[in-house]
Amino acid sequence: MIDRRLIRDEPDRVRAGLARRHAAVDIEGLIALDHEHLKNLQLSEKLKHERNVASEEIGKRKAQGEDIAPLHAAMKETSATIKTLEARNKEIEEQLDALLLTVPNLPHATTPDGADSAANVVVRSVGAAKKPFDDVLPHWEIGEKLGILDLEGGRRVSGRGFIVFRGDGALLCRALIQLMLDVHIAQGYDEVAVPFLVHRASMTGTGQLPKFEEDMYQVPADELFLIPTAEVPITNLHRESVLEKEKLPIKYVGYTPCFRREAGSHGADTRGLLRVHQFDKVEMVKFVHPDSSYDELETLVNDATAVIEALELPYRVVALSSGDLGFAAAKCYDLETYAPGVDKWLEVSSCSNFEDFQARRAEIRLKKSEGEKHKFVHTLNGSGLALPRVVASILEVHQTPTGRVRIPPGLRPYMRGKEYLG
RNA sequence: GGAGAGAUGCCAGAGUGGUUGAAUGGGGCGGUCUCGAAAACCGUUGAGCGCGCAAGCGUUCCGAGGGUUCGAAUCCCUCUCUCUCCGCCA
Repeated sequence: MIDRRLIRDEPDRVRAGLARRHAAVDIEGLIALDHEHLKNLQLSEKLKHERNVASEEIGKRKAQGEDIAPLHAAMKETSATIKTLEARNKEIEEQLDALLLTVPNLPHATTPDGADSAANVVVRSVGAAKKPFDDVLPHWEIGEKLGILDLEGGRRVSGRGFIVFRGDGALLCRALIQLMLDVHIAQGYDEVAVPFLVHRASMTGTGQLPKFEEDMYQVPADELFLIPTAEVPITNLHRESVLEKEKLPIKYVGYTPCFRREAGSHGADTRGLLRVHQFDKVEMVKFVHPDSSYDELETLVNDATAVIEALELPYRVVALSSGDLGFAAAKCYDLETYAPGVDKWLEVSSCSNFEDFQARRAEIRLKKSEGEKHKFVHTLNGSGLALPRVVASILEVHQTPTGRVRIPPGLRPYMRGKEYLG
């Protein structure tokens, strides 16, 4: 949520930021509502003051046995006026909140300008996007050939977009999770194991709701949502609380499955592992002081790429343009690994600085000392990493002409020392 | 699913219509004492919003939302959450 004060005090900045995002938001309506609300508030506070003074007077006179009827009558009227004003302001607040929750974050100054992903900027590339040999099979073919990937099984059990790993494939997933957790724990993150179902307040806190309800799997009987990312439960760990700045940065890493309906993306990447409804992911979440959040974003990216490097995959770091930015992010880097079988860069991680956007929604405050103006911590998160696309990259990058897949040495300790899959 | 209890400041815990933003204790912070520390003693210590350059002033907040009243932490209604016991269950 962006700051209501910012809309009031610097409307031009808000307009410019939203324009950069190409977001259609009724900012003028917001300003008008805020204005009316403020006017009513000031009037009702003035009346309340009168009432408080009179009430105290009534108390005193009553104690002395004086006649208080005239004052009673006057105050009755005042109270009625206050009630009317407050009722109207409550209406306004509801509208204001509903509107405000649908306003995306403003892009940071360093976020490149652009309407969509075409304007994204590759800031760093490591390793070459080339085929290890001619006729590299796409991951689904080599995976099924090796008996480690069972797409038909996933369809039979749950339908399109669900996958089954077998044997070394299942082991590979487990190994990747372990490797990622170990790497990030060594980088100073505290491991957490969190719920996979969360309530509406948590979903609203991180920004998935109210705008993206149709993207979520729901459990209506209990009003719970399956998490689309561990970002939701981990960030909400500190919902409605005050963090002391001496304790920052707080760094968490956690493994969870992620559930996404992918409504609206039917037809895209339908084959193999590139877009599925349920996948495993290791996620890093940081709560940091506002002064250092952009430095923390850079180290977050490095923490994530350390895993890619351990897996010996070519990758690039892409700064998302203002139009491609996620709803809650002010700045975001995508990490993409190359997959020669499908000849694509696969988004395996998204590292974002949300500044105080999530913290304001989730009320994750910063305990401030005298004279400090920051009220909220900054939150960041980054995948480290999302599994299926990493598996796809591994199956294609480390494929050999003889139809085998080499296990990168960094992963072997987690796979009983094996050198090849299958 | 059934029965009961509870929700007050950083924590514990008083408070049942009129200077109660809230007793008391603990904790934190500052000080006295001390070579230093502990103990003891003294002082201090919530947040949101509005107005203001500031000092400050006003207003709201005792789980949430409504109601009664000139006036509510205190009375009434609804909801949520937590805990305990029983049942069921991995």
